[in-house]
Formats: sequence, structure tokens, C-alpha cells
Amino acid sequence: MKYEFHKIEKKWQKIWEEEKTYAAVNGGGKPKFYALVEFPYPSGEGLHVGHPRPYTAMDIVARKRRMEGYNVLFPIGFDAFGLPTENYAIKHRLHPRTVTERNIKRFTEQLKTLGYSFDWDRVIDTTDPSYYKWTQWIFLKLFENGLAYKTEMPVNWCTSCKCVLANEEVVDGVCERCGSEVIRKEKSQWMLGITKYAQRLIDDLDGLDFIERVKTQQKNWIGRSTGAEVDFATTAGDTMTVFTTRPDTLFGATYMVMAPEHELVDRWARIITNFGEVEAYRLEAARKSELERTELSKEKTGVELRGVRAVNPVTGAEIPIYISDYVLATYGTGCIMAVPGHDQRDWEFARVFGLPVIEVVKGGDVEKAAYEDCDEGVMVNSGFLNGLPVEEAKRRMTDWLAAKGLGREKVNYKLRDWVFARQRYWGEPIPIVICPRCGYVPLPEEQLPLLLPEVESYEPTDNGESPLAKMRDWVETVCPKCGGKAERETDTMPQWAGSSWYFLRYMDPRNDRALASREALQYWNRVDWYNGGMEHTTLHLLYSRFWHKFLYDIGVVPTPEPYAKRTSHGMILGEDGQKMSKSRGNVINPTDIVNQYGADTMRLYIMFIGDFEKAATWSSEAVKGCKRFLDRVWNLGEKLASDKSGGEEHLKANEASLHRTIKKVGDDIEAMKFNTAIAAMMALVNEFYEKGAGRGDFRTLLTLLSPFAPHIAEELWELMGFGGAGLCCRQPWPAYDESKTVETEKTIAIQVNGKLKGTVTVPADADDETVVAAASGEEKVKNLMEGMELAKAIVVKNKLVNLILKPKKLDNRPDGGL
RNA sequence: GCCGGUGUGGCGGAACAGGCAGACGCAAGGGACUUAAAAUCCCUCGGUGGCGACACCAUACCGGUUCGAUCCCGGUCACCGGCACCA
Repeated sequence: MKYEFHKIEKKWQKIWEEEKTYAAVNGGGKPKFYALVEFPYPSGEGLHVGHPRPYTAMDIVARKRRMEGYNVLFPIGFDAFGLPTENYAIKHRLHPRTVTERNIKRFTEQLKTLGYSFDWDRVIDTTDPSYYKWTQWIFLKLFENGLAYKTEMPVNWCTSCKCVLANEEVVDGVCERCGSEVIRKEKSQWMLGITKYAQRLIDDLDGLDFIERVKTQQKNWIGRSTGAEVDFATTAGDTMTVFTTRPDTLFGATYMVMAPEHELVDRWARIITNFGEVEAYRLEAARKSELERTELSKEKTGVELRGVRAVNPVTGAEIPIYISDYVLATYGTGCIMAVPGHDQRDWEFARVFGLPVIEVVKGGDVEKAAYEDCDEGVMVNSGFLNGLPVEEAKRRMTDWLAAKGLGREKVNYKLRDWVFARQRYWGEPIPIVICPRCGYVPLPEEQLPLLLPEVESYEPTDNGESPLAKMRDWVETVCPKCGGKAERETDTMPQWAGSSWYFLRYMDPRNDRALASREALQYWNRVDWYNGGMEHTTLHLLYSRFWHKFLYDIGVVPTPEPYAKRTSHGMILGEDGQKMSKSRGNVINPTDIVNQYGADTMRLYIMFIGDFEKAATWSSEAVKGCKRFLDRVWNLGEKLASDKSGGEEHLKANEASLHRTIKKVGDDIEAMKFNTAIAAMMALVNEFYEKGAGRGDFRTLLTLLSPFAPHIAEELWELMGFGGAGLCCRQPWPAYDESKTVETEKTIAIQVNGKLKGTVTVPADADDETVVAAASGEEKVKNLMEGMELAKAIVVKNKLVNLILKPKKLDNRPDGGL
């Protein structure tokens, strides 16, 4: 009989579905384990070969945990709001709902052919009103707690999507999604106060089992820096407060710079004698897109504000004030003290405008470049700081400023609040009513979900308003507070909203009274192991940690952190080593591979392809190797099945390898070294072919293989008649005996003077004398020892012996020869 | 520029508390079985020299520590990822 994977895979998928083999139960005596993968965006292209890599990996982990006796929750769902669907719907004159349903159906079918052990009873869809009701509910809670607010501010505006973007969505000055130009636009926006959580988002990383690069990337993104705020008096009477990480260099501050947008510029409009010139510069800066602003960063530009000067609080000197776009309005206080001697940007600006450069830290040559080093160098030209090292000077100056009431210690973050509104249709409506008398009024909870209205056209508008704004009978409503005429908020939430809490919904997906019951939240507690892409580190992963902390603070969830462990997989590249894309024509469709070789081969290959954490290049040729391996397993199984003894004997010859393989496969799964786990099983099968195998040996192999290739494992399990009606995936994970993983004899390497000369077989754990004697007895070593004596022997137990030889002293020669 | 990471056969990749470099697989070559092909099975497979048992050179490059270095240390080069005028 041939290995008919099509028939076998369909058969077992049907059985698992009917038996609900992998359904999780909320409660019971077993310990719980929550394994999570990032739920897919159901795009029109269907499943991508990038999906099966993390999904198969976590499926293997989930299956192993079940065999180890855990009650496993391994859910899946769909993150279905979003622009591609909406754009596709517009183009084909369909409703986004229709498109979404069709895509979800297709994704579901494709995922099912891969035999994942998802709990299909818990599937969620973020666009389902019974789901987004709770997304809206969380928004109301954020609003209630002052963490959702609306403000007028410059935002990133994608010219093609006609929609604002979060800072995290702007990459290299262009839209992360469509690659179009992003410009700055002044707009009234809903914001979420993630910056209030900045410190906790850094601190709590310490207790988590996240891979290191995720932690550092999040820390860098949040970008904490400590320094001081310093107040500068001005001749206009207003105080200019700046943030600096180098208060020690205050004596070297020779001028000030403000962001062009800074409000003080407006306030001083009448005092500034060259206001026309200033306005012109401001207009020019505002017109620049993100891209231009970063690209044109070569030469510093700016305009002095004539008529106003600032006073350096330590020197008492009056110094000029400039505006320049190298100072960001959104960081710190929007203005800086410039220390051209010790900040390269200030140095460049000073050179363009011929401003004085004062050296206040000795060690560099401020004529040639700014000297920024903090570790070496002592203070000069700095009054009471002279002679101090930099770190000490920072402390002294901060204390001095605090004592005088001119400054204070300050921590700043690069992280900015989260722009939480999109001017598009296919997203969660924001449940807020704008009342001319009461302001922003939250919708009462009982009115949730606030449904998306049926709209004729989803076309984005050019004036920056959501398509919902055109739905007058939806927009016009009454104020829940005063009952007067009012309007609904017409922006929708960004795609990141639904995915910021989805893992909680899986715990209790059909609950209509809460996002999940208290018991369910308590029971599943938090995700034990979450695997996902590095590209989500500063977006989804950070956002969802923020939401979770908020939910913890208001007593909804029992833990301050949502994920105990986070790992990440590398990308699958096309056969040409390039990122897969339609335009390159190098896209691999996993369903094609399943049809040609079967799901088990697909699963095995995607895990065997290389180091899980690194990018890997797809090879259509190499897939065959995994298929051959399964063929060999199948053929061996058939042969053994014909033995009707029904016994489960083990061959003594396989004992050590078998125990070693159990250990290796188990350890490798935990370390996500799936490629070497598979290699170990391949080696074991090769050994079975050489030495033969007992039915018991094969039984163990099947249990090890079943998380990787579950269909063939079940079929052979049944064919062999193991475990009666019990499925292979219900068997306990095999145990190994450490003492049996060691061989009784070891082949060790012989080195002479550090060079490999051969090998010798000795009993395991043989002592040094035995090893040296055995090595010295080897023919080749004997020859090399001719005329030499053994100076030293280094023995590494069970591994190697190194004999250090040197020429024999001719000690019978008479001294001096006299 | 800053912060991470990675450089190993024709290819994907193993081996890292310093201890036989190249597991496992792909491709390639040879052989067996076939009328033939596919499939399967067996053998070879880092480089150079030699008929040969063998010798020498090889883990991006240069140096160091060590009995011994792909691994540790110093320097150089290349590639990948993240951040990027964050004061």
C-alpha cells in the first residue's frame, strides 16, 4: 500500500473535527497552558507561506503540551478590519462585510488543510459586532479614565490612503502600508495616553521571558532619557523651559532654538521685528513632508527671532533665539538650549550662523567638531563646575538649579501618545457623541455595540473626513446626557484596536455580558507562550501590553502583563532569496504544496527549512527530502504492521539512540530548534533501516513524530494497532532514561601535540591512565612516539586525549664532554 | 551615525561551559533493480598533492590567549534587521 496522504489527511481532519479532539475546557484538574499565535488578517490573496511557519511551530508546542497532560488553549481567529479589504470592496463595488466573510471562509479552509490543532469552537472575528462591542467598551473605559482624549495636533497624513497614521505606521517617511508620501496635517484627533504607561512598559519587561531583541527594541522605541529641565528667562518676560540630558554643559549654552511650530513664536508676534521672515520659514517647514524633512537634513536652516533674547541662568549672558526644523515640536518642551561645543547638531547650526562655540568639557577639539563624550574629560570655563568629571558635574548642576528654583530633574520618552482615529469606513465606530452643550459624551454601555451603518459608498473623502460623515441620519443623534441635538463621532478606530485584547476573548468567546467572564480570565490567567513576527514588536505587542495594563488597573484582568513568554520567527523568503511579493512573482502558496506533497510534508519542511528565528529561503527541491522521510517512515510502518505478534518489543541495539532521540526532540521543541529535532528523527529512522526496529521502537517514534506530522502518525498508529481506540496525539509524551542515553563505549579522538591523529575506542568514563595507555597503543601513535617522550597528556573525558610529545633528552651524553 | 544580529561545502544548515568541523537534508557523480523511465536501494561527495596507507590547507580577513579556537579577546571588512536631527 502506498502512502496516500490525501486520503489520510482528510480522514483524520474529519475525525478531529467531529470528536472535537482539540477543544479546550475552561477548568478541570489538569494544569492549563495557553499557546498563542498572531491571528491572521484575512487578505484577498489567501494564506501565505509565511503563515504556516509560526503556526506549525506553536501547533507542535501545543500538541506536545497536551501529550504532557496539560489542558491546552490554542485558539485562532481573524483580525478582519482594515484598509486592504475596504479598498478591494470599493474597487469591486462590494460590501467590505461580504469581502471579509469570503476571505475568512477561504482562510479557514486553508488552515484546516494543514491540520492545526486549533480550537475551532472559539474562533473570533474582530468585525463581528458581538466582538467589537467589547473593543468599544474598552474605549469607553479609557475615555472614562482620561486616557482617551481628543486634541488638535499635527498628524501624519497618508496622501494615498487619505487617512491619518500612527507614528509607528510611518516608516522612512512613507506610509508603511502603501509606500506613499506622508505629510503633516493639523487635525483634531482621538489619542490614547500610552505615554502615561511608558515607565511601566519598560520596567515590567524585566520579569518577562521575552527574547532579548524584542525587549531591547521595545526599550529603544520607548526611548527613555534622563536629564533636567532648565528655565531660561527672556527679554519678553516669558520663561523658556528646555529639556537637556547635559545640564553640565549649561555654561556652554550660547543660543536657543525652538521648533518652528512653537507657541511662543505666536505670542511674540508683535515683538519680533523680522516676523515676516519668521512666518515664511514656518510655512516652508510645515509644507515639507516627513520624507523631505529627514532627507534634507544635511544643511541646518533657521531664522533668528530678532527683538527677543534669552538669559543664560548661570552666566547671565543674553543669548539669541532661533527657530529651526532640526528641533522637534513633539519631543521634550519643543525648544532647546544649544551647546555647540558638545552637540554635533548645534555645532553644525552654529557654523552656518557664525555663533560662538565655547568649550566646557576638555578632551576634544571644538574647532573641528563637537566633543560629546561623557566618560572622560573634565569641566572647564564652567565656574563652580571647573575640574569636575562630567557625571559629577551633571549632578551638581541639577542640584544647583533645583536649589535656585531654575530647574528640576526630568525624564523624557521618545514614545508619543497613540493617534487612535482613522478616516475610513471599515473599522470600529468610536462610541462618542459630540454635543454642542456637553462636549464629548460617551455612549452609555447599554447602547453598545454601536453598529457600522450601511453606506452607499465607502470612498474616502478628500477633505479628511471619514465616509461615515456623509451618513447624515446616522451622524445626527441626541446627546445621551442632555437629550439635545448632537452628532456622532465619524472617525473609526485603527486596525490595532481589535488585536489589542483579542487573546482575552478566546478565553470566553461567546460571553455577551463581559469581554470574558471573571472565572475564565482567572483560569487562563495570561498567555503562557506567544509567538509572532518581529514587525509587531513596537506596534501590536506594545499596544496590547498597554491595554492589558490599563485593564489590570481597572480590575478587569488578573495580571499586569498579558504574555509570559514571547518568541519570534524569521521570514520565509522566495526561492530567489528576496522577500516574497506578487510583483516579483516569487510567492509560494502553501495550499499548492499541500496538494502536491501533503500537509505533513509541508509542516515538516517549513520547520526543517532552517533556524526558526532567522530568515530562510524557500526551496521547492528541498521539500522532497521531507516527503522521502515520511515515505520511509510509512514503508517501515507497513513492514512492522505485517508482524501480527502484536508485541511492543524494543531492540537492544536501538536503546541508546532511542533514548537520546526522545531527549533531543523534547529539548529542541522547547528551544524552538525544530530543524534539529527533525534531523534527529531522520537519523533515528536511518538507524532503524540499518539495524532493524521493534514495534515498540516504532511506537515511540510515532509519538515523537505526531506533533510534527500528526496525520501520518495517527494513520500508522491505527494501522499498527497500538493503544486500541486511543489516538496517537492522546498518548503521553515519551520519557527517557538519562542513564540509557549514554553508550557503554566511546570513540574518542587522539591528538598529538594538538593535531588530530586518529581515534580509539575506550569504555565510557574510562580514567585518564586507561585512555592514555589505549592511545599510546595505537600503531600510528607508536610511530610518532619514536625518539620522543610524553611531556604531558590532556584527557577530556569521553571526548579526546591530547598527547604532548617532546624530543627525548640524550641523558647518557657526558656533561660538557670533557 | 547609534543599537542589535549574522558571516561555516555547490546549496539549506549542524556542532558553540573551547575538545573528532560539515550532523540532517538538497543538488551532483557512480552502481544495483528495470525493455526503459520514475520510484526505491547501495556507494562517493570541503580543497590541494599522492597509485597509496597519508600529508598539508580550510568555519569572512588580520593578530592574540591556549596543549587545543567556528566558539574567548583585540582590530578590519561585508551583509541583514531596528532606530535615526529624540537635545
